[in-house]
Amino acid sequence: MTYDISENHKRALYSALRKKELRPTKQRICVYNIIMSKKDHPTADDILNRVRKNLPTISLATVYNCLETLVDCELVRQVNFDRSSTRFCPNLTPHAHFKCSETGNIFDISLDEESIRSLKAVLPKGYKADNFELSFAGSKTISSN
Amino acid sequence: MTYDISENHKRALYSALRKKELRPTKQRICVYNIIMSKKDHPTADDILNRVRKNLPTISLATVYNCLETLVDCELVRQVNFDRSSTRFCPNLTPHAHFKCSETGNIFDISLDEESIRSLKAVLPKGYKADNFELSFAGSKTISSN
DNA sequence: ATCAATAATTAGAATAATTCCATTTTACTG
DNA sequence: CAGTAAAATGGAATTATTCTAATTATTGAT
Ligand SMILES: [Mn+2]
Ligand SMILES: [Mn+2]
Ligand SMILES: [Zn+2]
Ligand SMILES: [Zn+2]
Repeated sequence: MTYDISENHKRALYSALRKKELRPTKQRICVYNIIMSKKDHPTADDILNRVRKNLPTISLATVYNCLETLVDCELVRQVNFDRSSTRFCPNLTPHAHFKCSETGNIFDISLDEESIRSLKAVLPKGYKADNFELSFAGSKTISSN
Repeated sequence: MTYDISENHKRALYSALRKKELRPTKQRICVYNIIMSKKDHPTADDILNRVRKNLPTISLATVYNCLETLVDCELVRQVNFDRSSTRFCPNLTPHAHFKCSETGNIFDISLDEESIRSLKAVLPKGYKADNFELSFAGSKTISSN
């Protein structure tokens, strides 16, 4: 029983856009598909280059616009490491990030329920967090994907 | 029994600089004192304005240079929230940050040994972290400092 | 299918934080 | 007090991102 995962993505995109009365333009669709089709953490510029394979005339401003829309619709996450350019992440589950100082590669670190609970438990009374970011920097010895 | 805390700071600064064969210039001393004397999270520009009360002719480039030196010497910490300008933190103990979405204020969240241990435990085998950053964004109901 | 209204895209200018560069000043050593 | 190396300085350059004004696309209604 095989099913088209990108059909699901398409549905998610259209319904999220419709909820905010935003239009499913070919630029938004393409930017979203590009992000979902490779599970890494591209910058706006990376995304521009990938999208241009399909839409050769798309502008950088549009890529930024699309990304802002997708983040607002909670279809992709935004990740920042220090002052380097913003990266975008297709993984919507709560997770941490690990940046390898040697290669610059960014890895998702999955968090189980228990970890998430203990993370949130560090907040004293009176602090209500809408979101958190946990990131590590270091070196990765065992190589994978 | 009262003692001059800034005497301790002075010693820390001089010894850290000497260790790297760097000179204790009046600019470095002043930037360091400014950061230590108010336990908040100023930007380079905030620091420029504060330091200019004492050194009216210091340049922004020098403030950036001093801050880089102080961070390298591990005398102050650097904190980034999204894409906004880098902030500097006098608190060297491992701690998290909370940014109030309403006021923009940044608060230190202290972490006990147990929390630090469970934070680091989220890393799978093969990942060696040199440092971590944990930050929350949200609203703070009870006001303090 | 056509139209008008509105939203989105586009190219390029503007902005903001930070870094770079060439020159001048300062700190340390003998 | 030199002489030398390091640091400070002002301004230009860089980089990521946002803004702007003009063009084009999408939508919903005829
Ligand atoms: Mn990789
Ligand atoms: Mn405050
Ligand atoms: Zn991720
Ligand atoms: Zn802090």
